[in-house]
Amino acid sequence: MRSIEPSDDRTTSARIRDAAIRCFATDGVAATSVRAIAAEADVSAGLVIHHFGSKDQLRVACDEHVAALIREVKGSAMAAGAGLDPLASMRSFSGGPPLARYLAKTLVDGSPHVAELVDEMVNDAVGYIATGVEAGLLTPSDHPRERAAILTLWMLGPLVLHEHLERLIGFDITGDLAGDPEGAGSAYFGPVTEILGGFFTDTTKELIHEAFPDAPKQTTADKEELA
Amino acid sequence: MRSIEPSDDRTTSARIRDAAIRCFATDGVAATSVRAIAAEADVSAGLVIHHFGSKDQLRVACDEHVAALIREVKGSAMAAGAGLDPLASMRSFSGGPPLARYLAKTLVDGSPHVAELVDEMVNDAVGYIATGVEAGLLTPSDHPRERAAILTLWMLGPLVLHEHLERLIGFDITGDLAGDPEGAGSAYFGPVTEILGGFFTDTTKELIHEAFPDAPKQTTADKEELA
DNA sequence: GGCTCTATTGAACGCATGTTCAATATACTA
DNA sequence: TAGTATATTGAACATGCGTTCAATAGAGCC
Repeated sequence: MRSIEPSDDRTTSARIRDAAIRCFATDGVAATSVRAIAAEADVSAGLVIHHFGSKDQLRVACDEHVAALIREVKGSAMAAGAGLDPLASMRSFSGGPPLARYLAKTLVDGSPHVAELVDEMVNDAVGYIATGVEAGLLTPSDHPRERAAILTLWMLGPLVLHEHLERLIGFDITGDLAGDPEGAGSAYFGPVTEILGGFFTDTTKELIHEAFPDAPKQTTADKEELA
Repeated sequence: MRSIEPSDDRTTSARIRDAAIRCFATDGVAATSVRAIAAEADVSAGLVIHHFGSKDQLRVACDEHVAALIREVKGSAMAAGAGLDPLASMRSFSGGPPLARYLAKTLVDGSPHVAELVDEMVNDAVGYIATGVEAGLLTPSDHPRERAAILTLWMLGPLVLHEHLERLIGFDITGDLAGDPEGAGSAYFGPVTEILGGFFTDTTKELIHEAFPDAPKQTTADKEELA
């Protein structure tokens, strides 16, 4: 069950934890048995419990480890100016743990560690977007936090729904971008960029403004004085 | 376990199916036991199997019923011109089955019926958006199908991640909009509208166009001649 | 009333699960 | 080298699961 491992210098509990992360990322937490994790790590089921106490505690350890890894890659990605795609840095790179797939499976079953991670992503997005607005690259908003939250969920949603995304436009958002067939990635990022450039026309925005006069008007004509 | 039911004229298998839909919508399919469904329907576990053969077949029956209901409400919503928010018509209305929550739980576990439903939503979106583009309300696109797919997933993503959405901006996207506390709904729909109005400024779009010269330019200045 | 078919129950079965535990091997310590 | 602590195993346990099945109740038909 294990992949080839020439001179694995990880400690046994680290190997078990990594095996669990792989299993959870593939099948989900609930559908993964302790015995399956044990088999993936080439140990007995009892040893898994011996090291982590229970499946629940092992899951917590996995959550924390994945969160730590993501914070790590996020740090270097921010330094490199990755910015608006929080997934960019955590896509499966060969050899490393499948961070994106793990997130895809665990975003929906209410782990507090994952929730914390999402909150951090939103905070990061708020900062990034504020910078972009000041630089005149992004439109300003009256509800920056809410807008950042929605944009973050719009990046995470297709990750959770990656099966549908792949069926619909043939792009595997969880995978390595290097191994991406020609054009599949741009079939996703292209339209995303297009939509973020503007989906409603000014006509529509005028109509919306008339329908909801309390909301501040924001057509392209107003952008400069608003910014 | 059952809610009050003055003169329930549904057939027994319909009651079981509705109970199952409620359980699946609340706890997810895997975490719901046949015995729990039986208790919710006030029957024995054996009877559930007697009527549906197996839990799997019951799940299929639920998928099909929910899909049929959604197609039904979608039809009337389209007549009323609901348009771009495919969730609008399927939010929990008091008494009816929790369609939105059911979808939220089942969108992630690969049911072919749900996949079919998503495909239909994308098709509907393609049509709607094309109409909007012709009317000058929406910007044109070189990849209308992909754009429609992404927009659909952007509407469904927050549904699947409704727990995070609620924690982040205090809006329950699965619930009845009538019972919505003041402003929570607009904390979601407001920024969504804002983003769809345009997140990148023209400066950014110019920069993107310079970076990817093969992609057609599309700033506000070009909209009219493009349309 | 008797007959037949369906509806319904509750107990039982087999199985997979998470966990426990005694037994054994291994590694460190003095 | 003896002793202790840790690592590891495999069998066992209790529980909950989906499902089966014989038994009973009830409804419709002749």
